[in-house]
Amino acid sequence: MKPSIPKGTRDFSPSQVIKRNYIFDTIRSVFIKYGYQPIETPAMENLSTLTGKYGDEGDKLLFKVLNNGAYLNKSDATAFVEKDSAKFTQSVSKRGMRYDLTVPFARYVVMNQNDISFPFKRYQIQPVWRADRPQKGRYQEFYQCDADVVGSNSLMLEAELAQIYDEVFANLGVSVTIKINNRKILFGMAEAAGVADKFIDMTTAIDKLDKIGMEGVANELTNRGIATAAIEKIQKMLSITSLAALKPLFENSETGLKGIEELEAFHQYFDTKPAINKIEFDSTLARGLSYYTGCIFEVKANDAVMGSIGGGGRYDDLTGNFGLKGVSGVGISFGAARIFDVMEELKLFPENIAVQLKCLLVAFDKPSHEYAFSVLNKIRSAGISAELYPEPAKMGKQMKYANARAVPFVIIIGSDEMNSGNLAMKNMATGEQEKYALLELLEKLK
RNA sequence: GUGAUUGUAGCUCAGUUGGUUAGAGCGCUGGUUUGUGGUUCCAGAGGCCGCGGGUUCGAAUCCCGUCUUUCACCCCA
Repeated sequence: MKPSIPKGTRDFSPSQVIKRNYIFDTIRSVFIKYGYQPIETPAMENLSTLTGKYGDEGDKLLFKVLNNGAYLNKSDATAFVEKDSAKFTQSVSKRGMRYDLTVPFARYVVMNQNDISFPFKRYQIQPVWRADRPQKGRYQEFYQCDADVVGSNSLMLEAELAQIYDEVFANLGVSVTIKINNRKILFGMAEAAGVADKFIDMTTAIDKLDKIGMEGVANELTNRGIATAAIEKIQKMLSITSLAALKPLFENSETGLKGIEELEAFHQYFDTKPAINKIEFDSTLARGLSYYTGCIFEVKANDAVMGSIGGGGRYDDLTGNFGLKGVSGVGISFGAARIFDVMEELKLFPENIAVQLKCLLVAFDKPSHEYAFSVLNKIRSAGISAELYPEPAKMGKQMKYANARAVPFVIIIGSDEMNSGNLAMKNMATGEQEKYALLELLEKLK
């Protein structure tokens, strides 16, 4: 049998895991600095928790887990005969793989509401699964890094989360544009154009603007049954890039004005500290996930062709689904796999993160190999990462191994070194080799 | 879910109109070298040509199916 892994999944080699951890560590340290606390939730959730939260398209992309035991005894025979997959699946699967981290978080908050003091700020770095067709930057298994706050309406939190985006990408060296909009502004546009009833159709159409252009959006809107006059109004509003210019158009839309107010409040907080990356208002930013209600964010890399590498926003009533009303939340997410791909493409990973092993010991024969092991223990006791080639093999072979491991120093031990106590240390980058007593050698390695 | 695309050695890829024993580079193993790698030279191992079926005297090559890869759409990180 030829080994293989499921489509859309990947193995990670040591160097890849090291790079990925570098991304995680950078994100995590910023999360912690801003006061967010870690939680973890199971890979599987009950399907009742997941279904209906991501729209019809999202439900199709949920991985379902087959029930255990004699699950066919309780299966829906009628649905099977009628080839009604959705209904039949319900009768043989109660659990599904987590699709994102936000819905499990909402579930967690509701289940633990008595133990949580609000506002509750949490971060979570775990894999999620989607039964999507893989393509560029799209996998069936990938990590998300989320930070969310529940239990406060303050726009300060939106500003803080935008600062987190700015700081993380600055630390990673990725130049990005943080786009911000507000769902209420989009609704205001729909109202101003007189198509409030087609709000969802309108947003999904204009979300594609940068892909299909203004004309494409117009076509899309026509296809979705929006009148030409309304389309012209929408187009006009989409070309506006400043909040002040948008305001007069929202005279008759209370919601639209509220959206502008919120973004103004956001800026009052955010503008107190100069941002490293560009942050811009983008009235065409819509975002798919249906639960967003207020500010929405999206992050795009400036120097690479890639979908969004982060997104988030305010959701007023996510926990309402689970019976806890009136708790507002806001959160952001980093797409670690895509950030990885962008950083790889732009060669932004620091050179030295891969070097973890400081020195390799090599020995010539059995006595010196045994002696070398005692030296190894002393080096490790000094807190230095070290390794001894497991047998006294030929020099060339051991040196080749040292090369493959990209180890900076090799310590060579034979009968001379054993008798004199002076150990030969070779700098693999320069090729220089000198002899040191053990204590001296430890100093050199620190 | 729709439409394309890909699969040959561990890796990157050649392989002509269907023709007898399927190749290269890199890597790997051994030697050149009984105490020195990243640059020599020599030798060797390693392939159900993704899988299943069909056409044919004969299939890596043509046809069908299936899985997989990559890409676009839908949707999204």
